[in-house]
Amino acid sequence: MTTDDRTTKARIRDAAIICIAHNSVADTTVRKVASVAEVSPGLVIHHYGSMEGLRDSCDTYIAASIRKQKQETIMSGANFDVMSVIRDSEVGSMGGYLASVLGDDSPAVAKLVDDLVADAEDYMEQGVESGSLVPTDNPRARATVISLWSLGALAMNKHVKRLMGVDLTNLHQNSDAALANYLNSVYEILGNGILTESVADQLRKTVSEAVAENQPDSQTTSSKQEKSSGAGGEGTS
Amino acid sequence: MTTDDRTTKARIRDAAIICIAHNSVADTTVRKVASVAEVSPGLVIHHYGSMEGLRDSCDTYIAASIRKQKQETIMSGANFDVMSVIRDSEVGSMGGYLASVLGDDSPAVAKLVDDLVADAEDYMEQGVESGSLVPTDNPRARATVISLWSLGALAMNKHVKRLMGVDLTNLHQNSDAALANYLNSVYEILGNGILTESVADQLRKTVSEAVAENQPDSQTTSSKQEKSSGAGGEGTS
DNA sequence: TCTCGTATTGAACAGTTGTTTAATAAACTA
DNA sequence: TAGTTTATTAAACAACTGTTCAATACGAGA
Repeated sequence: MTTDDRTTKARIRDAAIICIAHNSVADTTVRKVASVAEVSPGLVIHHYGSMEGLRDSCDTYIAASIRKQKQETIMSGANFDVMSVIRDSEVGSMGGYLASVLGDDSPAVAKLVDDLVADAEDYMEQGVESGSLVPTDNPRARATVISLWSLGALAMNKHVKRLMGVDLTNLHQNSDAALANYLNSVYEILGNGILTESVADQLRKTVSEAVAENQPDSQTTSSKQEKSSGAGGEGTS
Repeated sequence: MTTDDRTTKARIRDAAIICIAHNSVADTTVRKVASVAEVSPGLVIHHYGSMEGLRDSCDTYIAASIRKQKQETIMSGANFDVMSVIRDSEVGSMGGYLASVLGDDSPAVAKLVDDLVADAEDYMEQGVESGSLVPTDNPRARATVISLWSLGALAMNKHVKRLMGVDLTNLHQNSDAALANYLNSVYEILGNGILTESVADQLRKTVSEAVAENQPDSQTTSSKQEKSSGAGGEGTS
C-alpha cells in the first residue's frame, strides 16, 4: 500500500466526491464522509466550515480538474463531446460526480456546465473547419443542444446502464458489444439524423411560421403567456 | 373557486407530486406535503403507510396517467418524443415531476422509462413506415438513444432553461423566439446529423474494429457483431 | 525546554426527519 | 337509535441531521 501523501483536508474532499458519486448529494452526510475519510465528523466541519462549504470545495475542485485537463490535453475537433473529459480524467469518480450533481442547480455546477458548453462550441467550430462536422446557421444553439444531450445521458446513467448495458461513468470497463451497440447508434444519429428530408424541412417551416404568426412586428423578445398555437408542434397528425 | 371533489387521500398525493416537481425528491418531507395538502403530518402516513408508500403511489399515478393519455390520444409517428406526453398531460406538474425523478432509480420510474422507450420504438417504426423517419439497422438502440436524450434534456431542465431560455416542463409558456431557437437546432440535428459522412463512417469503422480486435478468437460471441444485412439484428434480445 | 497555534476527537446541542400513539370527530352500519 | 369503523389531529418518540464546544494531542518555533 503506497503512503497517502494527501493532506487530511484533501482526503476529506475526495471522500465527499466519492460519496456523492456513488450515492447522491442528498444522502452524503457529514458522518458518512467522515467515515470514508476515517476522521471524526467534527473535523469535516473544522476544515470546511460547513457542509455547504465542503460541497462548494468539491464543485470547485472538479471544475479546476476539468480545466487543467483541457489545458494539458490537445483536444481535437472530434472530441467536442463531454465524455472525452470523463474518460480521460485523473479523478476516478468524475463521471459519477457529474451524474449526481447535474440534477440540482448549484451555481458552481451551472458555471461548469456553461464552460463545457462554451468549450464544445469552440471544438465544434474547429470540427467544421477541419471537415469533421457539417456547418450550421446557429453554432451556439447546436453546440448547446448536443452538450445538453451528452450531459443529459450522463445524468440518466442509471437508465443507460439498465437499457443498454453501458456505464457512461466508467467507459473503460464496458463490454465491447454493449459499447459498440451504443456508439453505433449515436454515430448513426449524429451522422445521418433520423428524420427524412421532407419532414425535417416541414418541421422547421412550422416553427418559423409559428414565430412569424405570434410576432408580426420585430419588437421585444419576451412575449410570454401567449396561447400556444403551434408551440412544440412536432405533430403532423 | 370550484369545490374540490378530490378525496383527501388524492389531495395528499397531488400535493406530494407538486412538491417533488417544484422542489426535489430529497426535500419533499411529510410536513411539507401535509402543509400543501392542508392536513396533519400524521394523516399522510395514515393514508399511505409511509413516506416510501406515498412516493410509490405518486410514481404509479404518474405512470397510469401517461398510459391513459397514450391510449386516449392518437399518437402519430412523428410524436415518438416524450415531450408530447408532457405537453398534453392533464397532470400539470407531469414534466417537473419526471425531471425531478429521473435522477434516482426507483423501480417504478425504471419501469416507466422502459415503457416510454418501448413505445418510442413502436412510434418510430410507424414513422419509418410513413416515411417520416429514415430506416435503421438497429431500431431498438436508436429509439433508446433518442429517448434517453429526450428524457435527459428534461432531467437537465434547469440548465436548458438557463442556457436556452426554454422550460421543457412547461412548453406552453415559452417565448416563441427561444422555443424556435431550440427546436430549430433539434430538428437540424435530427434532420441532417452533425458529422460529415466520411467522419461518421470512420467512427463506426473504428467501433467495429475495436470489437473485432478485443474478441479475435471467440466464435460464439463474435456473432453478436453488428451486421447491417441480417433481419432485425439484435433487436429481439 | 516551554509555548502556541493547529489538528483532532468525543460528547453534547438544537433542529428536522419519518413514524407512532392516544384521543377525538365524523361517517357509515345495523 | 346505538355501535363500529374510518378520518383526523396534536403530541410525543427515536433516529438522524449539521454544527458547536471543551478537551486533548501534535508539531513547529522560541
